[in-house]
Amino acid sequence: MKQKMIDVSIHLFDKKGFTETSIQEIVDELGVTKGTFYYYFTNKQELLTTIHLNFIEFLLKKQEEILQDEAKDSREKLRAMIYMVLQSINERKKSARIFFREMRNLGPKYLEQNVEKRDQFRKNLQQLVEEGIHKGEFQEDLHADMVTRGILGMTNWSYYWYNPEGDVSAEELTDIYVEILLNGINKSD
Amino acid sequence: MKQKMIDVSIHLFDKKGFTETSIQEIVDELGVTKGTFYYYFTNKQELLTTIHLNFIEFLLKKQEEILQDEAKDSREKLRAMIYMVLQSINERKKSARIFFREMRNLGPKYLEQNVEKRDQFRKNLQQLVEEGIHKGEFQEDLHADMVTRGILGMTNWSYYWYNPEGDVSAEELTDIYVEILLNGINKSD
Amino acid sequence: MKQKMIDVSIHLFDKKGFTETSIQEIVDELGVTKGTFYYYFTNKQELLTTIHLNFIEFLLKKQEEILQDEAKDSREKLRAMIYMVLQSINERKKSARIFFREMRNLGPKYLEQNVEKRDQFRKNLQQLVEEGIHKGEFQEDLHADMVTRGILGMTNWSYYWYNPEGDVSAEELTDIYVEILLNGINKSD
Amino acid sequence: MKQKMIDVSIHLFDKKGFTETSIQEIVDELGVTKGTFYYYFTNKQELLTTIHLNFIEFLLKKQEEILQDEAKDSREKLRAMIYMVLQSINERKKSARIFFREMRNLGPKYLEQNVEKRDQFRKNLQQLVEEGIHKGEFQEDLHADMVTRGILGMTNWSYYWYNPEGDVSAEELTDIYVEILLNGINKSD
DNA sequence: AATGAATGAGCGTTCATTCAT
DNA sequence: TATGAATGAACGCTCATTCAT
Repeated sequence: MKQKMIDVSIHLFDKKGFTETSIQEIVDELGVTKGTFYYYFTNKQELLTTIHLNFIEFLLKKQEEILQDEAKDSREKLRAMIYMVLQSINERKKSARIFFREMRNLGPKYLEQNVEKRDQFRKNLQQLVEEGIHKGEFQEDLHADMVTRGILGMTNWSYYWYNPEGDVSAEELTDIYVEILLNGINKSD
Repeated sequence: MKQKMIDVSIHLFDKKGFTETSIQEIVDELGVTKGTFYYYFTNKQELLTTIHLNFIEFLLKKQEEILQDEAKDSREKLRAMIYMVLQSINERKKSARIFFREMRNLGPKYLEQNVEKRDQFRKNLQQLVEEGIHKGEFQEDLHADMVTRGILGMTNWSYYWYNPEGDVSAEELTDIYVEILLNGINKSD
Repeated sequence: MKQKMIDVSIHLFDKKGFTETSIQEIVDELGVTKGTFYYYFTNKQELLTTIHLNFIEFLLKKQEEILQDEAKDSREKLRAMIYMVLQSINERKKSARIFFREMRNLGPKYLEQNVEKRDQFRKNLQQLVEEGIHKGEFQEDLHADMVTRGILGMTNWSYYWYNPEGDVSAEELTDIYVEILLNGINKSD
Repeated sequence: MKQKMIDVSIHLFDKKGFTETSIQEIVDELGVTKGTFYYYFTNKQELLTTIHLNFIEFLLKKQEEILQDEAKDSREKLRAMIYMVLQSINERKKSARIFFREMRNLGPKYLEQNVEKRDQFRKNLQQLVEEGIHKGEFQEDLHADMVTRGILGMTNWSYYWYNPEGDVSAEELTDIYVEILLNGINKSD
């Protein structure tokens, strides 16, 4: 029942927003009463926190796997990571949208925990960029921090518009983004 | 008074969120009563819509100016546009954040109007990319739509994190992003 | 409307208890809605506080009048004060009962304010007892503090049981209590 | 387990009030679940009733012992009774406070039973007063009912303020109250 | 141009109680 | 003996909105 509640909440929070979704609506969807909700969660924020943590921890785990793959060089790791983010945002689209939109409603205590993990994710990517620079795979004079922000902007923003049922698959989008990031769009003269 | 109301609303909607800000709080800030609010706006959504339209129309106007500058080639126009977006998001940070976050609360009628202008903005950028391709400034085989999405992701995402008081100025960030977009981060062999 | 709300609340809080009385019940009695209640009071506790302060301030004012009456000696002042308390508890029986019973529900901030005034009332009485001792009207070796507590116990307790429609009027009860306090019930040998 | 429940309830009802204490809090304190509570009590009111009856029956038993002590005259019995009440209120302070404060929440059925015993206690004291009058120990013209009320006010009120850790022991307070009641505070001329 | 009083619907939350196991 | 899941009714409170003045 707890998992069911999480599932329908993800659906509703995505569709209507956290504040705009009432607990009544959540329990109605499951044919139970509000009391039942409070048997499983201490309050509405705890539910949101659960959704947030599930998502960021999933991302961090996937990221870890890529970083520890010794068979890949930095470029391949970057590609893998971009693909992973696009893929994850897409597979768990609703969670992703909640993750990016509903941070304010977490409440100070949970927020801190959450921000820490977000930062961890970004810093892991940044470290990969720096590694690539050191190893001579990427240009030397890059501003690793800003490059990382740029990459994350590109990929994260996909939560806003990307529809994998459209013309472009996640793989193709990965190719396009990786190509831009590595080689740019300039016509070399 | 109407403008004052818009101004404090921008401040509050940014700080607390649209739904989380009550009309009481808005009018308290101005030392008037709720009735006064309803003298100037038919409802809360109309106020939000006003804020949204102000922002997107400002962006569209700026964009227009760049597009019509015949002295610039496509690369220069792209640079100008990236700079303009970063700059605008930064100068009107609060409006920008409301613009990106509080779309859901516009209500179907206003939403449509708004989406149209957003799309217009994106399509204008896409047209610029396509122009660059045709003119041989950008590579031929680019997926203009996805490239545009990538550029917007990079730039728009800055509303999420960018702090111009930090190490990197808007000009520098523009340089970094333009460099990535045009030439990539790859170390050319 | 605010005064009306206070009035029916006094009635209901006395009859059912503070916690046991809902705001719905209060407003139903007046044919208005809950919103109206919150137009006049910031919360339920504020209403209770108002009732408490009204009562204790009324008592303090009456007490002051007696203390400043220079025509009376200590015995007469004591009699006057006992009569005043019995009279007040009786006239404002409902407020009195709320005052004695519903202290716990005041909330820390309001409680402090309230306790201060209660203490003031008691200390004023104690001072009268001490004065009587100094002036040779009361016995020398009295424990003024405990005597004061005893007097207040006698009189305040009347909120618990006294019914002026019964055999004994407030004046008669005053006589009885004063007689006990001054001369005791002992049969002098 | 049942007795444990009564004990923690006395503690909590005293600290927070009957209505303000939830059954959840009671069972949490014991590490059991709410179901367990309902195995031992049919409802919350029954628990309160148990506490009330325990206390008043304890008082009645003590009172009985005093009344049947043929070695004491009326004055001595009165002293013994005052001491017993002060002592009992003090030793069982929490129960006493619940007893005096939480009568309203007993529910009509239990209330009646309770009031009967309270009345019995008062009438027993009144009878003692009357006896003292008949035997010539107390003055003839006393209003026995009101005198009894006064005595009970003095002693019962101690639940409200008396702290035996302070300057005055229960024995001393008894002496003070008995002295007032028997001989008054007047300076005999 | 602005106020002040009031509404009405809804919300998050609490809690005594039930009952199958 | 005790648990764990669930109910259902109520509660304090908020808030966008209305409207006579």
